[in-house]
Amino acid sequence: MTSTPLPKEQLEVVRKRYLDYLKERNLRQTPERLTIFEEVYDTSDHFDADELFLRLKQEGVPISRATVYNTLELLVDCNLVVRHQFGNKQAKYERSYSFWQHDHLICEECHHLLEFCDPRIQSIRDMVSEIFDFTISRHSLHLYGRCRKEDCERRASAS
Amino acid sequence: MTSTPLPKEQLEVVRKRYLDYLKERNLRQTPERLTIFEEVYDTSDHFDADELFLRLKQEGVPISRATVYNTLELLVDCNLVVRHQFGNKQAKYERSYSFWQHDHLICEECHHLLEFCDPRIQSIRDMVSEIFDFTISRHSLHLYGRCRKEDCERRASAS
DNA sequence: ATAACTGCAAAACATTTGCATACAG
DNA sequence: CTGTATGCAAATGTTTTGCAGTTAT
Repeated sequence: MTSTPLPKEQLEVVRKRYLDYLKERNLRQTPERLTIFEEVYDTSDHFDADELFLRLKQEGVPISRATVYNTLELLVDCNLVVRHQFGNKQAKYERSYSFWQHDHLICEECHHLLEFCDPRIQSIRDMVSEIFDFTISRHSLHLYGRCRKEDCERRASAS
Repeated sequence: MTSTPLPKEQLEVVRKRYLDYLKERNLRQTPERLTIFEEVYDTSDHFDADELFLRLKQEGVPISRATVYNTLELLVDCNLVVRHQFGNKQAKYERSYSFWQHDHLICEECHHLLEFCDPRIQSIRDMVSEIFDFTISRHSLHLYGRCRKEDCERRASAS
């Protein structure tokens, strides 16, 4: 979930998994790939490719947009990042290691993202898997709605 | 669901709803808007804006892409069409009147779309709605996976 | 050494927009 | 008539690609 930074020990495990993945596939361990990994795993929220690119640029790490896109795909491939498509065409990313499975509730007014877990989704996956004879590898469940709280703090600033 | 054409009586009801919607809002009843409506409601599958544009063009009805996009938005506004975003950036549309609520299973190999219904999704909506104090207006549940059937007829032709 | 990676700028792609023209009401 | 819709082409925003130069191994 939109959580705190990963504990050091876990971060090390993830980093190792990443490096192993690179080695296994004979992919190079470039400074750009390392920097992007660290930046992503230092981010506990959802972000898009350009945000990440700009953040790096601002920190004085001039990595090209193309490399950001490439590396994000790499991270998605090795299951350390998930890519979300929330209604709009711009993809959002989120680090995914050691997160419990969660789904998203999106406010249609301010586009705020909330997260929730529900075990019933697993039963649905199981049932559909059996009915259609499919191996389900992932899912996305997005609920869209509006906050009923009178004083929703985001209402003012929202688009 | 990916079904047969709408029965004539239902199609008439929907058409009336569309025309009423246009009238209510002082929107013009242009030939383009009518043609697109008929074409969409003659389609029982998922389609994208460009497919629709090309199909019309091929039928000798030269409607501009801009008008196709505009009219689809109109149809989404009056709840006669739903827009889906299946992982990729290109939106898919589907006529929605009188369909029972359904969700989608997407084959990661051939991108074939399958549909299913499950009442548990409604319970999830209700629960999340209560927990977060939100009014949920819609949802999308996409399961992604691979067909286990040895002889999946699409495997050969798939991309 | 050499194959893989990066950066850049151009291309691609779906969608939106601005504006002159056409036409529904 | 009048303002709204259309068509076109240009603009947009995001992502991908081609290629020359760079670098990890």
